[in-house]
Amino acid sequence: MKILVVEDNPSVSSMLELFFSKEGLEGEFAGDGLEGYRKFQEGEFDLLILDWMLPGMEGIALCRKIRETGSEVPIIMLTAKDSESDQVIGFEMGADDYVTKPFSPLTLMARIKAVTRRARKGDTGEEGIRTAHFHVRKETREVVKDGQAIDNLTPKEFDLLVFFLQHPKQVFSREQLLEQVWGYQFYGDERTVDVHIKRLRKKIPEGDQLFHTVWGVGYKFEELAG
Amino acid sequence: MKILVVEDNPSVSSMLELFFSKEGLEGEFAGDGLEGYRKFQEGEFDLLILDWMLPGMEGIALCRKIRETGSEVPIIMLTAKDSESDQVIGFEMGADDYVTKPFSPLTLMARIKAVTRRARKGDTGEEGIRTAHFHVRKETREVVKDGQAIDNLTPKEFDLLVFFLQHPKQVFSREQLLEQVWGYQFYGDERTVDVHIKRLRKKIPEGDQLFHTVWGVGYKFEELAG
DNA sequence: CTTCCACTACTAAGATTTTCATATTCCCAC
DNA sequence: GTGGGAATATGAAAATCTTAGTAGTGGAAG
Repeated sequence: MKILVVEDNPSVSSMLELFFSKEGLEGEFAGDGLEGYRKFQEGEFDLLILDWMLPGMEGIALCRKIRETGSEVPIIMLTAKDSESDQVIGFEMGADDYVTKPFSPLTLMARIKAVTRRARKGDTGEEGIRTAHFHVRKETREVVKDGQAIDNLTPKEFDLLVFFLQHPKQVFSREQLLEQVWGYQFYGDERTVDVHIKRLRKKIPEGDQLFHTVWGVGYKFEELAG
Repeated sequence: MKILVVEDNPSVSSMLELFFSKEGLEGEFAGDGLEGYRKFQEGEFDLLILDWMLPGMEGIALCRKIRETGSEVPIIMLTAKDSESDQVIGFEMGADDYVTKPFSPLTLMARIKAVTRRARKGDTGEEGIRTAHFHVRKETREVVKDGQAIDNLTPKEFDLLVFFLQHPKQVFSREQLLEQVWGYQFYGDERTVDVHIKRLRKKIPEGDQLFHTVWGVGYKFEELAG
């Protein structure tokens, strides 16, 4: 599970970092709102943890901004305040839950589980990813292209495809793809990406016309109208 | 839907009142345990929300008392505590779910939906679970597949089967299954799931075609037409 | 005491991912 | 155009990871 933490207090961040590694969670950290927003746009996260007060952009504003993009990613706010009026504001801005500082790792873990479980269950009524040609349900890991099921994708292939479907027309370097799809702790050969792209091109009908090589840069996914 | 809230903190009550009216739910409020019990006896509710600690009668005692009347109304406990031992006590007293304060309306709504959905299934579930091939009565723990009784399932096997029957086609990781079927507080070996899957595959005719391994992810249950 | 069940440990088999060597394509300067 | 250099495509072996299956332990129930 990939978590983005936007928090300017380094001691809180490092504590979370330690905690995540113990729990087997993958954490990405940003020190201010602008950086946080940028990282949010670039990566795909299962959960956001935002500090209420941040330099650059208030956490609460960042939260609203993220919701305005249509994202339904679970958001937990960290706050020193405990007044209910603040919480109401927070909820209206789209936060899913609150943790007041100082907090214990166990408390946070319980919230993380609660919030992500709700998201997983699809209580938000998520139907899956739909594009011109594709229909993907993450929960069942089903891929359908033009009415035809593609059921022989391996885990990495599936993840890579989903990432591209969710970021169409955008060019990604191999490094970025390794970061986003493989995870931050990948230190292998960048050619690995090439191989997976090749497999997707082969396994998906007309794959050559979907996965475009951007010479000298990386790859992009684009469905052509024709 | 009619909900009885027993909560002594007025600000929480008023927030819930506001929330209910927005969601189109009907709320009845009691400020202490005795009043709560009286209202419970007088009215007919689809759901009870009880604060853990109450003047007059502890929420936990109220919960037990209500269960002693034979009522199976869904109960959600509100608690500031977050320790697992408390939750265990709560579940033993008959609570259906927990929400720790402070909580978000969204979280609460998710729980309300989950709990009442469960209750509905249980209430109308005189017939049990029916699928293309299965017919399961939870109360008697009977399993019939294609007219043939399967009566040698162990408790865990039965639970696991029921869970899958209720979540067809969905892929679950071992971690998720342990959480959902075994319970929140399981920290054992994930391979345990494999063994139970294997047993179900063996004990249930054509089990191999029902329990699908999703490589690198987990398992899913799917009844295939072909 | 015996039986049954849940869980763990271990091994072999199998699938996937990565690496690597080689072929091919592409860009750019000439 | 053409050739050189760099980047990408491809195929296949190697390394890694995942699962199935079996057997056995311990504890609970009868």
